Amino acid sequence: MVSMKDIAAACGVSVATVSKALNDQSDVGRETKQRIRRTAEEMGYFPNTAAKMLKTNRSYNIGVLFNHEDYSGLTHDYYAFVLESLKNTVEKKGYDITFVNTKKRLAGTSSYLEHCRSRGFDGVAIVCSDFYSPEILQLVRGGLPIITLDHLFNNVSAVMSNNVQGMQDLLTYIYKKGHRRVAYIHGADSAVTQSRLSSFYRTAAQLGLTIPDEYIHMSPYRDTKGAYAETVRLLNLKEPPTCILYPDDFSAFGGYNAIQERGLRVPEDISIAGYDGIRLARHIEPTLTTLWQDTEELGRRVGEKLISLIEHPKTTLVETIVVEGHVFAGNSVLDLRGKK
Amino acid sequence: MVSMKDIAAACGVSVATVSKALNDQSDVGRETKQRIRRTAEEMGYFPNTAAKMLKTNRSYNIGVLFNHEDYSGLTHDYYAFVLESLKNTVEKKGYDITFVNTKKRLAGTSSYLEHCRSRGFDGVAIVCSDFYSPEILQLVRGGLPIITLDHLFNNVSAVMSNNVQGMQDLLTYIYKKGHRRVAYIHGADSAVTQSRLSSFYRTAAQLGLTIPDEYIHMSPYRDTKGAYAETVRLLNLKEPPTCILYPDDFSAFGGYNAIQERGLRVPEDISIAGYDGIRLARHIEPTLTTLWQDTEELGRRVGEKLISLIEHPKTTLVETIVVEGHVFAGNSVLDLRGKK
DNA sequence: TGAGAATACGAAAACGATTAAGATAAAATC
DNA sequence: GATTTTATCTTAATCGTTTTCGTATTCTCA
Repeated sequence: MVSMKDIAAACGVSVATVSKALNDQSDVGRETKQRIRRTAEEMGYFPNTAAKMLKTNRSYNIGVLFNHEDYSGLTHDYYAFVLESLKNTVEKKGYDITFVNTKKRLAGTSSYLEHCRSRGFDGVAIVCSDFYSPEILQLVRGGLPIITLDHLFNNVSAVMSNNVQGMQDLLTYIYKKGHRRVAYIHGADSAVTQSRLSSFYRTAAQLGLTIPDEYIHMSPYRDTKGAYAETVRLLNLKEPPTCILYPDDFSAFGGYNAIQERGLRVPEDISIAGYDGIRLARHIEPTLTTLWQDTEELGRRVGEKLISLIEHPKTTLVETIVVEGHVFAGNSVLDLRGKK
Repeated sequence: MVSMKDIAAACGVSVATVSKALNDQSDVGRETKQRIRRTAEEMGYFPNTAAKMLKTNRSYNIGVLFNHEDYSGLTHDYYAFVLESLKNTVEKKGYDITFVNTKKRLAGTSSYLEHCRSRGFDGVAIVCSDFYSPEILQLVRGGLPIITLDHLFNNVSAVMSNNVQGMQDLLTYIYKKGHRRVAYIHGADSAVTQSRLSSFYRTAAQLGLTIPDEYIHMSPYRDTKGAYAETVRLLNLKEPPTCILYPDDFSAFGGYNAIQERGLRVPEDISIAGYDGIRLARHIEPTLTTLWQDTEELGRRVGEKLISLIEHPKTTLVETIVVEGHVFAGNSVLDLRGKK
């Protein structure tokens, strides 16, 4: 590997001058600078990032925590799209992305925080993980520029999909279509679930809907079997709902199957709605009514904010960025108005 | 940041001894070693990866080339699942994964190869990219441990999904169900497409099927609109096929919509089949008959082989690893036998 | 007991860059 | 013409490790 030393020798100057020339510093002669740069080019020089990091404490590398033990990680449409957008955003600004290894500790380290500091990440995005683990808390408090997605820590910047508004919009949309008996199969407990669920209840109250307890049950995210079972249960009620909300689009398909197997049709006999807005939901008939989340903006804002925290730590304020989604009106929710 | 120097001072030994103690070398006394390690622990020491890299030329970091300009990258089920499996595999062995930035050059570098060498990646997996670009070729020839997915370079290890066998199995399965007029809407040109297409033709010939030219058309991968249009075209033929193969599962749903809008049913009126085996395809009725690709094994083999190339360069031979998929028999292909 | 081996540790160079401070010569100032 | 400025380049320290080689001490065994 050709180093600055080699270029210095070839050009008959010192290493310092080479460094300055390549970094376009002012105290190098115009002609010398050109000669050095040409030589560097000819000799196929490229910088040793490790050496540069060692001196400058900058890596232009961003750590991404993406723990998919419990969550589905990359194979989850929502997270994959957010990550894709995040990746594009930071790459355009000259940063690389490295996943924080969650399986095996980096030699000599004993936590995510140490891993990140050891690798010299300029900042860390916590995109998908168990936010309640003490190790994450330690990372968040570790002093590195940090940003989280869909979870709020005290004094840490976060990007949040507006689940409160989202659920409100979705339920209101369904209400306006004339539905009065709405069931909600919600996902497993998490900050996101809590937002949606409380928003569901609050919106229902505001709309004057009474939601019997048996209309609210839990089924894990993206679990078609669970959604299937819960749907069967709902259909067997004395007074079944006219519309069922699912934890996510994926689950909605599980419910859809249960409905079809009963010989019922969506939306003529019963309406359904998902959450997320995965691509396929728009491409399958009946297209699924769902709350589409703006994954492009979510990822972009995560990246932009994190880089801002890195590059302007003094002037960038800690804040929570809220990203709005919107109702995608498919044809899985029947318009009951005027049919009364 | 506490360094070895600090520990050395605290323990009254030299930096060299600290390094040896922490790396569990033999020429350090048992008691000294323990003392040093305890102190390191207490002081919250963790190694500086950059410094270590600089000395050892090892990063325990793997570059992944994932170019999604033209391809869909992370949002593509196939690649996302492969990457997820690759990530799990290498992480278990103590490696981190870094994406090779394809948007903006790392400072001072002028190609993927230079980027990878500058970052000190121990090896690079080319998972999703334009294999025909000269820059990729340069990377592949650059001397780093390299592995490719679904593309073959001379003298470079590769992991390939067996598209030839896959297409043969799929078509044979359909043939055995009694279908004799089979259309194939294939994806845009690539090594993968070529394998599948030639296998389709060869298998058809072996089975004695005659495939009229109008049964073979191109529609880009994962393009539901294109698949829709091609399906309409096929349905309008004087002699339409009894079964249509699509470039992938996603496209198949586009075709499905075209069929439904015509008032036809799948599979009663026309059969369809996809390729890939994405999750959702099993969860939507009619479940899609498709060739399921073993993304878990594909990713795992990519990771294992690359690490083997890194850790045992002398004894690891360059080879092409072929991973088999299998037909997932959904109910989108009608059994025509006995109906003649 | 004494020579050679084994054990435990240290000094110092090296990896490839950055950067503050100093040196030198040419140009500018009065 | 002496002095200050400016432009250009060098010296040398430093980042945090690893690793080679040297040395002093202890051990082993004839």
